[in-house]
Formats: sequence, structure tokens, C-alpha cells
Amino acid sequence: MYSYRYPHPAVSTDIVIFTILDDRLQVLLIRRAAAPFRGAWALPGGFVEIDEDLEAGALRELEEETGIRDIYLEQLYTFGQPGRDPRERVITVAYYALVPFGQLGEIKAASDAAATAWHPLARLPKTAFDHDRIIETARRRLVAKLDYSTIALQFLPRRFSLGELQQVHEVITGEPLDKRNFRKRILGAGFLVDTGKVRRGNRCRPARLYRARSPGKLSYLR
Amino acid sequence: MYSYRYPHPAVSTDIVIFTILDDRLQVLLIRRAAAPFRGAWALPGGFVEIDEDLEAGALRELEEETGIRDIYLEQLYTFGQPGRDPRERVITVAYYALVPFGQLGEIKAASDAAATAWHPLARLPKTAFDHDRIIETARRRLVAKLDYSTIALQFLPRRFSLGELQQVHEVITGEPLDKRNFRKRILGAGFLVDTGKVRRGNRCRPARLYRARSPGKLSYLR
DNA sequence: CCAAAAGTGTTCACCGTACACCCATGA
DNA sequence: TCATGGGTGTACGGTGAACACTTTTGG
Repeated sequence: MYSYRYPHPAVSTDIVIFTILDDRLQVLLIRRAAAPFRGAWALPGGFVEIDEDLEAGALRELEEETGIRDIYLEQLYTFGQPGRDPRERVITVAYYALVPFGQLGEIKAASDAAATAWHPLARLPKTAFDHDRIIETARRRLVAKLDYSTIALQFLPRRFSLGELQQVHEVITGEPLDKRNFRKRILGAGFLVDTGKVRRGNRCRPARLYRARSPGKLSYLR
Repeated sequence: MYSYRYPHPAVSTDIVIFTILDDRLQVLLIRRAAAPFRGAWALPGGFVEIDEDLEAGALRELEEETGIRDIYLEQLYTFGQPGRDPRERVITVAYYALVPFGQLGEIKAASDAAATAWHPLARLPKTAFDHDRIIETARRRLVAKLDYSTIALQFLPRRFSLGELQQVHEVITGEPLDKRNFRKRILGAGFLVDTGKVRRGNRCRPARLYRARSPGKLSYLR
């Protein structure tokens, strides 16, 4: 009854990296340099090594293919339908993460990726494998977590204004929010701290800058 | 760059089956008939066949080992830490499901399971592998979904009384609920339909029986 | 001085919560 | 007749939603 008598599937990770750029929710794709789906856009990711933790494998592939490192991944879902990869049976464990806009200079096109680029979710190209389905699953998860978690903060740098945070919420949901209600709700929740600093120089009134109460931690609202 | 030059991990499924029995949340475990962890309690599950969908594999193993069939599984999480199985690298995709109490006569001990038994979550035995962690992850998911989904209905037969539904909620959360508020909230949500039938013979006033508005479907509250 | 984003309170409707008694039945 | 769960309404406080004007700066 031991398993290694039977053929094993390949196991890979795929990573959905979201950012907000030009007032749109965007996802990072790489152009595949090799078959199958050569030339098609695909999620960063790759095969897990035999003694490597799943999340570690995802982080490694992400850094190899995009240069992005030191971010917090959350497991999304595992896609294992036979036939989703034409080469062989591949089961992929999908992760997702959110990165701040304005730190895009670092994205590189690496080893086995011909190019990397941000794509607005509203206008995705045809993607390799079932990656469009993975992206849609990640989008739904993101929207669902938006109003019971502090997930939106991950789109912002360490210090940010309330206007920026509101804009993140508006871009993700597509719905405009009332400024006074938003501020009351967010500040009342108590997970933001006024840093005492302001941002000036925007040809308008300076904005107070806030930070998360426990930086780096994912704390929940209630 | 093709993957099959590299060793592949084994992929298995594990299934956390909850029920409510004796006013306690319980989980179905099998006693392992083979090494490793021979004689220890473990979740039903097993290796995925090379051309088999993940959920189909989970359903097959569940039926083989317990006789349970025709239930709705939901994917829980994928556990892949190296070393979690002493034989070789095994990545397991965990599923969970809820079955009605009072249908337990069918549970069998099958092929590679020496015995099957329900265990109250509050008093779990030592489990094989990392199955205690998988069970705890499933329990948290269940509690989290309780009040924004109709998941509790899955513990009940097609027709049920409001008292039974309230009891399900109380057992899962461990908190008592006010009867009038519970009924108001549940009936106001509009996913229950009065069947017109009653259940009598309990030495007390007969209870109206309800059913889900869309039987078999997982509809959400708001 | 003007454009642009920041900042600020009140009112109202609705919802969750607290709370106690009668009803229908089988034994 | 009595024990057992079934069934019902109201009052209150808190929370989310609607809504408009002043402030501060850079150009």
C-alpha cells in the first residue's frame, strides 16, 4: 500500500501579486519564455523542490522571476484538475500577495521569464493554463477580506494618508465611499496610529500620515 | 527546464468530516491499519491517482474508508511542510464536510482502516501526522463561516425545526443563544421555507419543520 | 486668488440585544 | 397534571448611511 509505487504528480506554486497603479487593481504577469504557452502571459511560479516548503517555493520562484522579496504570501487555493497542464499532471498551490504601488522600479524580467508587466484586472490578456481562473479566485478573496481585515494596508507604504487608504478601498470594490463615514469607521476601529507627520507639497492642504498599529502584522477588526 | 526530470512529491487528500452527536461537535477518524502511525487515529484520506481530480480522490477515499458518499466537500487548505510524513514528501490537500447527525448507522470500517469512530473535538486522541492541526484549521473555518453562511444547515436533515438549528449554532460556538432573537434573525434572512409539516411525538408541543430555500445549494446571507 | 485635497458633526433608520410568558403535546 | 420543548413582542442602544462646508497649502 505504499505510495511510491504509483506515479506522482508534479506540484507547483503560482503567485498572484496585486498592486494598485493608475487607480486600477493590477496583477503582475510574466511572459513565458518556454513551451508550453510560450509567449503567453502567466502568473509567476514554478515547481516545488522535493524538500522545500510550499510557501518557501513560492517565494523563491517569485524572487527568481520578478525580483520581489520579503513579502507576505497567503495561500489561496489548490488547483489540481487533470489536464490543466499539457505536459503532465501538475497540481498547483496558488498564493496571493499585495504590494504597495510606487515601488515598481525593482521589478525585473528574470531567468525563465521573457518579460514582466502589470496588467489591469479589467483588461487581462489571454493567460496560460488556467491562470485566469486563479486570478479571478484571488480577486474574489481580496474583495471578501477587504471589510473585515486590514488587508488594504498592504497596498500602502508604511506611512500613508487616509485619502490614500480610502482610494485603495474604492479601487478594489469599484464603489465610491463617503469620506466622513470612512474616516470615522477606520479611526474608530483603532488599528491606525497617527504618526504626527504630514505629507506636504501636493499643492493642497497637507495630509496627516498614519501607520498600522502593529506594523507587519495582519490584525483583524473584531 | 521540464519538470519531470526532478523528483515529484506524493499528493494526498485528507477529509475532516464533522457531525453533531450528543450535543458535541465530533469528527470522524479511522484507526490506521498500516505503518506509519499504525494503530493511531487519523483522518480519512489517501493518495490521489494520477488522472484523478483532487475532490474526486477525496470522495473516493472517503467512501472506501467510511462508506460515506454523496456529500459536498469544501477545500480547506493544503499542507505541505517537508517531513510531515516520515515515508516521503507528501503534500496533502485537506477538505472538510458536514454531515447530519442521526445517519450514523452507515459508517463502516473499510479496506485499509481498522476502525472508524466519531471523536468529540474537545477530547481528541493523539492523531497521526499533522492531522490535529488540520482538524483545528477546519474547526476555525467552520466557526468563521457559521454566521455569514448557511453552513449550519448541512448538519441537519432536509427537514428540521428551528430548535434543532439553534442547537447546532450553540454547539459549534459554545455560546447559548436567545431563542426569540435567533428565530427572528434566521427567518428574517429568508433562506428558510416553512414546509407546513410538523414533528410530533416528543412529549411536547409539535415543532414546525423548515427546509432550505434552495435545497442542496450553499446560499449566502447578504 | 484659485485649484485641489484635507478635515470635520449631526440626524435618522435599522438592526442586534435584552428580556418573560403562554402553548400544545405525551406520558 | 406536569414536564418538555415550541412559540411569540417590545423597548433600547449602537452602528452604518446620508449629507456640505471650511481649512490649508502650492502654484
